[in-house]
Amino acid sequence: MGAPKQRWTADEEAALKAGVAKHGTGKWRTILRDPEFTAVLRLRSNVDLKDKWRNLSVTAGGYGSRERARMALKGGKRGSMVVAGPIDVDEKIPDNNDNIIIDAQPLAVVAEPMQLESSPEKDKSVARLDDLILEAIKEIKESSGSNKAAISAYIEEQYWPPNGFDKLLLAKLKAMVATGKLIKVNQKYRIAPSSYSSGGKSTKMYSTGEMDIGNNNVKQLSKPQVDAELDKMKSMSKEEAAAFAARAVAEAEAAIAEAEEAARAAEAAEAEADAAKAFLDAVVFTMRNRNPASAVY
DNA sequence: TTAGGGTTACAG
DNA sequence: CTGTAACCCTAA
Repeated sequence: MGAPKQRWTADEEAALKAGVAKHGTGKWRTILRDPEFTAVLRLRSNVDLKDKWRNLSVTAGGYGSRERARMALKGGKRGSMVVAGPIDVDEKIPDNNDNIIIDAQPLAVVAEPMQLESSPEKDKSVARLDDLILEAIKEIKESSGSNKAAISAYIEEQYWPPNGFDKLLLAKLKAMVATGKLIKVNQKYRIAPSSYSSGGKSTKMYSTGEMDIGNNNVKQLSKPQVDAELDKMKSMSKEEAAAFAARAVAEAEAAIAEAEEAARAAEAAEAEADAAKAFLDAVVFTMRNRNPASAVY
């Protein structure tokens, strides 16, 4: 691989990527000015950020304009050079048990359907987190419903609970009650009659080896910010994915809480919440079974 | 200030 | 020598 002049540290890369995720591609001056990243990137210029991002994009398989130029220059012709691999990033680790390492691939998979502009589908069954809650309630099998603590405990058993998951869960529960997916009786939540056939097909969300979230289409997004985030995910490696995911959890949590607070009166904020929620779902699934302690960076 | 072409430094 | 990553230059 490459040769170092003033090689970028992992911190710098992470900061750059987080910055791009935050402010969008380009906006390097903004990223550099961000008090969150200016500490790490203090020694880098906006041009450095741009160049680094270009290099990352090229190596990540996402064809930058750079590689095209280079290929054209060389007249690149090789028997089995680069196949048009959509995303590569990482390859699966054949660990049969759950690996500690974050796999960026599923996130990228989720990203694909999102970027399709021409997708008039109004997939209303958006959140897998919703399904998670429904599943929890179903599994607990309390006749009168389950309270938040029980639901939370169930989920925490099998999934990695992000920071402030309680707050998120509470917001989610409230939203589901508001939308009629759940019925709240006193302190307990019950599945609404029209929601799920409480017994039918099992929601097979947690497969141990390979995640099959690929066939779960997530709602399409429109915000360029999210677009940038997803774009960034493609060129992310494990450690960076972990760092970004931890950050994303906090962001998504805030966005969801805020949006759903407003959703009680207005429905306009729902789209905003869906974007963050879908993204968070991917993160949660990816970081499932991860130790909370080591998850925060 | 940014995007892109071009150049230099280094690893294999 | 070739490929790659950091660095440099310039147009828009």
